[in-house]
Amino acid sequence: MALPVGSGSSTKELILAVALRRFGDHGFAGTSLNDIADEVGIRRPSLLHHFPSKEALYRAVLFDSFADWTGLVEQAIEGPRQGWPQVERMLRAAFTFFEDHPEFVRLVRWEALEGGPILRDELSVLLKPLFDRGADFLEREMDAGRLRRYDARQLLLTGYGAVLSYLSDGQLMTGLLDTDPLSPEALAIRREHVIDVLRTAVALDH
Amino acid sequence: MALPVGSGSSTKELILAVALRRFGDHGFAGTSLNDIADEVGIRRPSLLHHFPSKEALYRAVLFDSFADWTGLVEQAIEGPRQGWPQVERMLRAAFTFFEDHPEFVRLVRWEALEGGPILRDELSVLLKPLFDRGADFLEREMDAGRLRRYDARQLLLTGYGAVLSYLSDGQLMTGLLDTDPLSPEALAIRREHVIDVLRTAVALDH
DNA sequence: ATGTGTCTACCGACCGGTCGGTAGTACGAT
DNA sequence: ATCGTACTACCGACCGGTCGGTAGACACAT
Repeated sequence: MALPVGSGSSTKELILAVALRRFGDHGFAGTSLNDIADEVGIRRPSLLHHFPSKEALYRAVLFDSFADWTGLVEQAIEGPRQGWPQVERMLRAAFTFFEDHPEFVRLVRWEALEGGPILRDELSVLLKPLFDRGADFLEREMDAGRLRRYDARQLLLTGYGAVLSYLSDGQLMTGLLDTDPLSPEALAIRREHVIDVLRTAVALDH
Repeated sequence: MALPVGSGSSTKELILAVALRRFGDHGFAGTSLNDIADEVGIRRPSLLHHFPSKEALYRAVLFDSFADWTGLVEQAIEGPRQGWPQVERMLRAAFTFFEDHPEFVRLVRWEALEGGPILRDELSVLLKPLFDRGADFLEREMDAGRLRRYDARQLLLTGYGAVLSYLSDGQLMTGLLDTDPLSPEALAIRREHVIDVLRTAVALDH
């Protein structure tokens, strides 16, 4: 075949890509299968041939996205462990991922708001080890006197919450800030600001 | 005329109270007029007698909530202006309001996610003066050498984003933390943590 | 006091439209 | 011939909103 097998252009993968964006933009309830099917270029029953139901499609989108996310964080966790530089490396990797995948951030926000049982009961199980590992690392660094002492879990939530908010509330910020809050430049400024604040807050020698 | 005007239990006010909670729980699209009407104890047409449309009801809910919010912030802004204590006073007032009105926080989150034109085009106009005033105050304090220098607007977004996230993503956090993240105790811990981090980050003498 | 008109608050019934999902069919490639 | 993929046609449920109508409170002229 002339078509590259791993091209990612199969109908199923196209559906997943379109669904990710639509679910991210309008949430589960706000996205209709017709919307997705139309954009893919097929009819709704054809879409339901690839995924048995709307919820099955949604779950596939959610789990795929989380696999990408946890994979990247796992990778960033590797390497020599060392005080603030290690923290900053993890933060920067996570933030960059968020910036590259804003539809993922919005998807998580929708899920959190709807109180979706999928994320709460299943995905949080996948997320918890990462969360605990991050908290354990921070606690060890604090014990070793390399970081100012805080509640490690609270500190993790603070950092991620700050950037997640910015990315999911971007359209709202447009009215408050003068520049486009979702432009690459604005996102970089945002990322560096949060890192700067956190660095200052956890530093012991300034 | 014969109706007890200030009774607070009129049907219209009851509708607004129920609608605030339903819209906060399930968003605009996820809330049906039947849901609201049933809980109020009337039929949908009767509800539409008090508000001409679903959107009109939603706007009323949104504007009422924002009036409460801006009123409280305006009030907290008053008083002698003085470095960090003044900042903390504003933060504490805002956070306490959020804790007392979690449905308001969730309403704003929904609106931000849906990219609602109401909040973006109209409410942000009401919000911007407060936002600018807060940023101006922070900048003056930084100029006077009473606070560490940051981008004032970014700093404002960071603080509010941290608490807003926590309150709107509470159900998600249940799987990550061991305790109920929305209990009064957990919220107080959260509030004090954010204030603590911000205080440390902006302090110049530690 | 009695009828008359007007107002508010509410109701059941119904409308056009959209939703997710199903059944049966057509068609090209293997 | 079979299988995978797509289609048209259809279903019941639900949506926001409109319609005509009813019950009761009130003001007022007689």
